[in-house]
Amino acid sequence: MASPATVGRRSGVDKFEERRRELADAALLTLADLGYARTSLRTIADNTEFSHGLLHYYFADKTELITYCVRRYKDACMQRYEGLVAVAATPAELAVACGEGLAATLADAPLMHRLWYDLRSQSLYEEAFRKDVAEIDGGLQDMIWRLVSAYAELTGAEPTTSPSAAYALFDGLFQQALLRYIGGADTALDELKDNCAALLPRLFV
Amino acid sequence: MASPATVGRRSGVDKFEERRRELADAALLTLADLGYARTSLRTIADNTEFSHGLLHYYFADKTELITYCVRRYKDACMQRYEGLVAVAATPAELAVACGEGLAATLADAPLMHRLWYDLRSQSLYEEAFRKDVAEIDGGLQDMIWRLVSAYAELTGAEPTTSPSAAYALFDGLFQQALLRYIGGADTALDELKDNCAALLPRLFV
DNA sequence: CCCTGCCCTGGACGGATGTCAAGATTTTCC
DNA sequence: GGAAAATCTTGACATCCGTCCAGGGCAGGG
Repeated sequence: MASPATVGRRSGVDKFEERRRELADAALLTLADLGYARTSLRTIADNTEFSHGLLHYYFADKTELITYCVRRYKDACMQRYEGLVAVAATPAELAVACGEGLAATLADAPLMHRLWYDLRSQSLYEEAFRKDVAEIDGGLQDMIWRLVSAYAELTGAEPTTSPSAAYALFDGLFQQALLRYIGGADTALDELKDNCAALLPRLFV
Repeated sequence: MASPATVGRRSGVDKFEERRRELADAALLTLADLGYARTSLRTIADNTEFSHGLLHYYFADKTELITYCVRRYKDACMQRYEGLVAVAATPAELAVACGEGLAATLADAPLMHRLWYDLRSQSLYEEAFRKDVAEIDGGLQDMIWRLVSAYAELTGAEPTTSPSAAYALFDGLFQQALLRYIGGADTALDELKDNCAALLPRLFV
């Protein structure tokens, strides 16, 4: 008999998927708290009202659970960033709004971003994560590129950078800010704002 | 009786330290192979000619071993980067040399750099690692800033970026290149070269 | 009413892990 | 050469891990 987690559901697919999401959300909270290396299935279950055995009813193994979590994180991530490019009248306004948006994103959920960088590192060791991580990275790159494109439209100039390079630069700033923010440096957010606002025009020289 | 690993050695301090370094180097190889989350003390010992018990003779616990490894990694790291700013006659030459230097560093030991980003992520969860990681980060920042300063000297212009922001930008490029390089993208190195060469002048506008 | 799926619990398993201690082996020193 | 100290091995410990499984409620339909 195949495990229920591996076979397609005949009926009540929605209920099944719903509980998977519920469990994955709890898993994400635990992961964000402890990090990938310190999170066990039992600890995850302790953060729910269910027992640890249930996790194997909804997920074939630990890898499938984590992978599902990563995908779920991605959905939430993309949704949040969708409205990041606020309406801005001038290039300078957009540059400031960009820095403030990223800083707000960081301050809003630093532990989730910490988890993201953890999982992205893990994907370099665990091949199973690589595909989903690459997808998220691609989505973030698109998000940044929409920002750059909006800036280009306001200035009338063409960006002199590839989308991937632009993303890498912003990501570098963001990750450093996260490192300092979690380390307790209270100037991290302001520095991130300034650095982002300063970076945007540089992509056009 | 206190554990030998916790008390100062009366004699043969050099021998003691020498073996610590030897064990730490073996541990670094294992860590680079498997990543922090999958590396156990027994696995480390298996990569040496010694038994697993010996690790607790030279290190109080796992955290002290990893911390020592991080410090040791730092030393090797700094030493390698010392000569990165090669002699260059023109700004353009330096920009190209910068990209080639970083690309060569990546290609030379990709697994070590993967480990670095893994450990830096872990430091966000394990407070014990934070100090050493911050020190390494500072050293890398200095290395990048020496590069920027050399470029400034050649052009006669003043950089318009803080040292930390410059480091964050280069680090973003480097990390993305590593991600792609390990993912199997054979264009990663060339893109890194180009992106670095393009970034350097941008720090002066 | 019982029967058949579905949902969930709780315990058990084999194995791995960090840590420790007791003893064997080697080195050092008088 | 022999005592003492340093070094190293071996085995054990408690604990935790992922996984699996036997079974208990609990629904709905015959």
